[in-house]
Amino acid sequence: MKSPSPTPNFAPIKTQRAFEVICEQIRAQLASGTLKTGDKLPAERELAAEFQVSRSALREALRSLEVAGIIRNVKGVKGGAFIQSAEPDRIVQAMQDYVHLGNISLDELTEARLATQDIIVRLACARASEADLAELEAIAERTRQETSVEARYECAAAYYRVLARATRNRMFGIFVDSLSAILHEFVQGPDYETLQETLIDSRFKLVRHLRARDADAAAAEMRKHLERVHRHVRKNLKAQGASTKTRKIPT
Amino acid sequence: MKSPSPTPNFAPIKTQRAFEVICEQIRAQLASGTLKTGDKLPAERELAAEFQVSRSALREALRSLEVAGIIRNVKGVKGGAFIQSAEPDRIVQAMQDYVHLGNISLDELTEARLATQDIIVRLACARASEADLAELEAIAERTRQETSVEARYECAAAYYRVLARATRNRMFGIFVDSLSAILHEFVQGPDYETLQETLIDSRFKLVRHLRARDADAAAAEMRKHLERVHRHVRKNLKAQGASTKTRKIPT
DNA sequence: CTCCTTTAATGGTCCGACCATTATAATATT
DNA sequence: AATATTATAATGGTCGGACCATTAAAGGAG
Repeated sequence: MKSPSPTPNFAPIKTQRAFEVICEQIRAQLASGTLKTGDKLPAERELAAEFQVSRSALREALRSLEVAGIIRNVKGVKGGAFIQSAEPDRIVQAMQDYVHLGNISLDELTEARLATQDIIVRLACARASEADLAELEAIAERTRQETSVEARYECAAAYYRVLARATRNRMFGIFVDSLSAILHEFVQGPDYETLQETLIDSRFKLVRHLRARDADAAAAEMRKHLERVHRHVRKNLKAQGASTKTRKIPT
Repeated sequence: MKSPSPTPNFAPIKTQRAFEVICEQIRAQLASGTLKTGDKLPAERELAAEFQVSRSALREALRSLEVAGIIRNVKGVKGGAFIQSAEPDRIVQAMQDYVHLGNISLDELTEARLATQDIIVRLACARASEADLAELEAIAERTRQETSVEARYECAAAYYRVLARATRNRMFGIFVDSLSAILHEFVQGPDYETLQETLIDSRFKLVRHLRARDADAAAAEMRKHLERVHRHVRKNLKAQGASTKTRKIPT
């Protein structure tokens, strides 16, 4: 055995690649406020010269920033890379990737959803405006008229997004979007049609509780709803067994 | 005025770029289970030939997947693109970017943190093993011995990560990591040293409540802690005023 | 003045080359 | 024979130049 290294606490040598350095510099300018939403970066060929790297390396950096949702690339003259305004889509995507790669179980998802929705309902109960409530009702009404499963899902997503917005806290919107996007891949199944009617009823009930500012009743209604969905998904997962689509989330 | 378009519900024309198509195909194979953690993609030159695109386009796709945390690129012979195991880092990064770009206020952050930590404490109170509690104590103890601000922050992050892990729900770990990473940029300030002692005491108290399985007391202790930090950050933000660093988060 | 054409800037893609790193095979050394 | 050294080849990282598609603005025709 060799002698152990005397001081094992060296700084980790990290071969920084060109695109990483570029990304860091741009991110730093973003965090410091030098760059802000709406700003336009120089053209690729120009930026490459400025950073003294090839256009390929610069493009990989820009591509990274784009998929991170930080910039938006637009073609044509007067095109270029524009600093994006904040969109939570990337967070949702990242969470979806994490679940696809990882080991989050359906039970964990549901528990997290129960917890966050409980908070959301209670906050919304305290803060929702009459306009919010009316919008919720309108969406629930529209859900009844939609026929396709996909359209109904869109309505459901809109409903919960408005509900989250009523908390006046954008963080909850992100949580909700992430969790429901992940669960969306699993809500289809044989009895989904019949379940839908129950779900829509539940949404009307929830609005009534919110309007009465009865937080406990609203939270209870939400809880019943989520547990219904959970049972539905769980049943379908068991029924379909080893389908490639469902194996991804262990129950 | 021209006649309005008769059917405004056309499908949005979206010029799909090569790298996007590649990303989608690989993500699809991931979701369907064809690709899974540890798998190795063919070499770049080979993959490019298979997709019938240039190496540059393929590399932009791989770069996107890498920054999304889906693959890891390793150099040298026997190198290549390996499907990564799930790491929540990317979600944290995405949330950080969102805050930097966006309009999340400190109050919103704190509220979300209060809500999630309340859940976490209560779940941990019910589920934490003696090993978890001992680890929490050990970390709190170690924090006292550390001197640098950065090392103490690392301890604090470790403490809350272990606490989240004690819920046996990985989702909460993600939430906590994201929120605390964002807040970390703002915890420095003149009185941080003196505050630290109080914070460490609070962590010991919290463990005692958890060991006694007193969820309400534990949640209350956590709440006091978070409010302390919130007041501290808020005060420093006001004191420093229009610093470029602090202007990013409206209070 | 309006409409059409041309033009130039810009991102998207492709190609071919070379460099740096790395695991393996071949060779030299003891 | 065992070990250390060196050569080799595969692979990702970078480079530079070229061409295409798109787009806004300038220029020209009526």
